[in-house]
Amino acid sequence: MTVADEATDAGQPRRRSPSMADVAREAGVSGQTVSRVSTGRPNVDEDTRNRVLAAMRKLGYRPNSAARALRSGHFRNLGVIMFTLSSFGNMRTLDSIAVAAAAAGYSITLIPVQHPTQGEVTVAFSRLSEQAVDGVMIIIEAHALDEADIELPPGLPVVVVDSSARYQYPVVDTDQAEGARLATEHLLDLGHDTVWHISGPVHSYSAERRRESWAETLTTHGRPVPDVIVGDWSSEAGYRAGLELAARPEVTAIFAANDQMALGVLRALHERGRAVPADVSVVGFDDMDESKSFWPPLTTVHQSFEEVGRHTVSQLIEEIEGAPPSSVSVLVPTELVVRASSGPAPRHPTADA
Amino acid sequence: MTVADEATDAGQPRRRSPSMADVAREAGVSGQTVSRVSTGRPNVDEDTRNRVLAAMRKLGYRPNSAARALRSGHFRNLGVIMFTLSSFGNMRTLDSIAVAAAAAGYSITLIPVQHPTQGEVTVAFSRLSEQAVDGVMIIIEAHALDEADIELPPGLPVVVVDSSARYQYPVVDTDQAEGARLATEHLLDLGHDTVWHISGPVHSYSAERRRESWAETLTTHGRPVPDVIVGDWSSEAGYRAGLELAARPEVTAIFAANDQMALGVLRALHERGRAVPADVSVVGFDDMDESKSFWPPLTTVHQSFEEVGRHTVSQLIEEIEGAPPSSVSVLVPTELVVRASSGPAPRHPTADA
DNA sequence: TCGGGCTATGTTCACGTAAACATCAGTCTG
DNA sequence: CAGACTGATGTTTACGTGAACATAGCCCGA
Repeated sequence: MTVADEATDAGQPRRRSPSMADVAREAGVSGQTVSRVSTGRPNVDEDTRNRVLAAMRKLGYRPNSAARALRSGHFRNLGVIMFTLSSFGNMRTLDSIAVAAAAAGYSITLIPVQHPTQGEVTVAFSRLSEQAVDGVMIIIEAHALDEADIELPPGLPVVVVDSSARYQYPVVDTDQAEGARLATEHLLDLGHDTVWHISGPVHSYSAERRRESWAETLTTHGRPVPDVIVGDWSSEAGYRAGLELAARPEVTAIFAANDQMALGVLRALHERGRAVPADVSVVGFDDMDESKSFWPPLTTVHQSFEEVGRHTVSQLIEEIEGAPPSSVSVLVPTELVVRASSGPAPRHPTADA
Repeated sequence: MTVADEATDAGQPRRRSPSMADVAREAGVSGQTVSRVSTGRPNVDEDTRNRVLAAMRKLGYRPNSAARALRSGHFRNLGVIMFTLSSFGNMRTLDSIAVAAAAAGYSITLIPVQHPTQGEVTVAFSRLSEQAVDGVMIIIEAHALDEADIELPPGLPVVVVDSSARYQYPVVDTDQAEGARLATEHLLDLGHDTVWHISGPVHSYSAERRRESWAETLTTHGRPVPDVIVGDWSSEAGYRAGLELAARPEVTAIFAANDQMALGVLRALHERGRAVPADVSVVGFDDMDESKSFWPPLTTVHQSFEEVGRHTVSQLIEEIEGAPPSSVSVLVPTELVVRASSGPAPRHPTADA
């Protein structure tokens, strides 16, 4: 009844999927003409093209991508090496990468690395060697890998996302420093004497840059730089840090290096009965969807993962399709989103009245 | 200085990456022997194997996956068609799929579909046709697609995740009904007269099953079934629903269909001054990492995305590697995680004293 | 009217791999 | 000690495609 049935009524059950030759026979043309139609090349008569298309539909022809790749030397496929897919930012970035790649006619192959140890990374890269990719994006935050000899197959275009600029490859990243400065200055503008910081893990380059920029901003404004509390991006770590800070009455402003830790801080402050923002102001970083529904809604630094993904893909494809390997790095701007978790500094701590 | 340099000192700059033939020449064996070493086949002398391996290293040989796929007919690559990558559950599932696939020696190709409209889906599937995949996983929640003629290339193994069982393919899913029952009964056990429900969007099959199971549980226990408030999984929707419910004093127990909506509910209850859990108990679904840091920490239904991903991959690979296409569906159990957002029903609403 | 150039189409071939088959030297068994 | 078997290796070939080249019909201007 279906078209497929008609195709198989020839007798012998055809197991293999139809090839160009089958279509050519069906349409009464040469294989080359089928190829031309299939790849959308010009110089094919309108009639012939239609006849070929009809034959393709009838036989259910679909081009064999392996043969095509073997012949043409490229796969229209991009690899993504990523650590901890389960992080909010990485996922959003991956999403926009996938969409941008699809729009450009490329597909995405995921190469997960569970632990950013040298061994695992090497394995991932060697697996990559057998992968059918035209280029690779590396989403990596551990700068422990800087010193490691990340040895990618020579000639394979690479773009690094959100990481150290110390690589030999082009880098696309959010402007971490700007974001941290915006957050810190926002709190200073509200009259707080200084700002406490809960940072991401030590091995994270993003965390490092947010921390440095926070400290620098305080120094620029002539404020004391409190000791950093080091977290690991998780809300649990934020909670622990929050408990610590809640116990100290001089703390009136906290800048958490991401929203999840900010969430933990909020919980700790609630538990200890310190009002937000009346007693303590909290600012996060990321602007994840949920932040606006935190209690109270979180003031945070919005970063556009979409734009990072878009830039990454376009940069990579540009390089793949012949542009000279530009070492230009893209820095995506951030934006402060003020909500209810930050407010004027309380009167008392100034304590000079 | 490096090995690569030695390989190119022959004179002519070799642009193409080395093939089996190059390795064979270097090692003084036939191409077939190189192939045997490369694919780990037996019947190769230890000496010969080492010689070939050395030649491979020296030349920097890496097998051409396109040629390999063309010859062998399979790609060791699985496609994942997914809608809204940006959803918490989908991402976690994808993560575990990627890890499980990597462990089995398969890679993952992402085929994103931005909007689950028929048109977009058709496009995704036709793009898939040109994709080099041995099988496909579909992570889909819109059962609007049930009626649509999802026409996948015939003979391509498929496993559907987290969706309607009305498909002709094997399905792996969380036991949504059990989870909703656990949540509802937990609240009833705490003495609440009934449980209000904020569901996911109407087109979502998961949402539908949670809603049905919630209603059924209430009925089984002889409780009235309140009107459902329909959300869209977002914390914003939860907030709006929460405002609505906070205004009604008879509401003492709320079961939100996911944690994000539960977060919005908590915010609304805080804003309206209804204490959690003293006045109102809230239970979510998903057990995302942040739930434990909500204020108060959220009682929720834990679902194991990891296990869903693992089962999906193993089921698919089984089918690819020759097992008869089993229509067996896997149902992954859930678990109630009791935290601080649920507690005994307040005295007054019983109002019969 | 003729040839140059253009368009539509066909023919040949190579891409790199692995399956199928062929060969050859040992090794074991009766 | 012959014949059968085993293990190591080589030879041939086809997988499906698209580039390069070849051919043939046609239009146009001199």
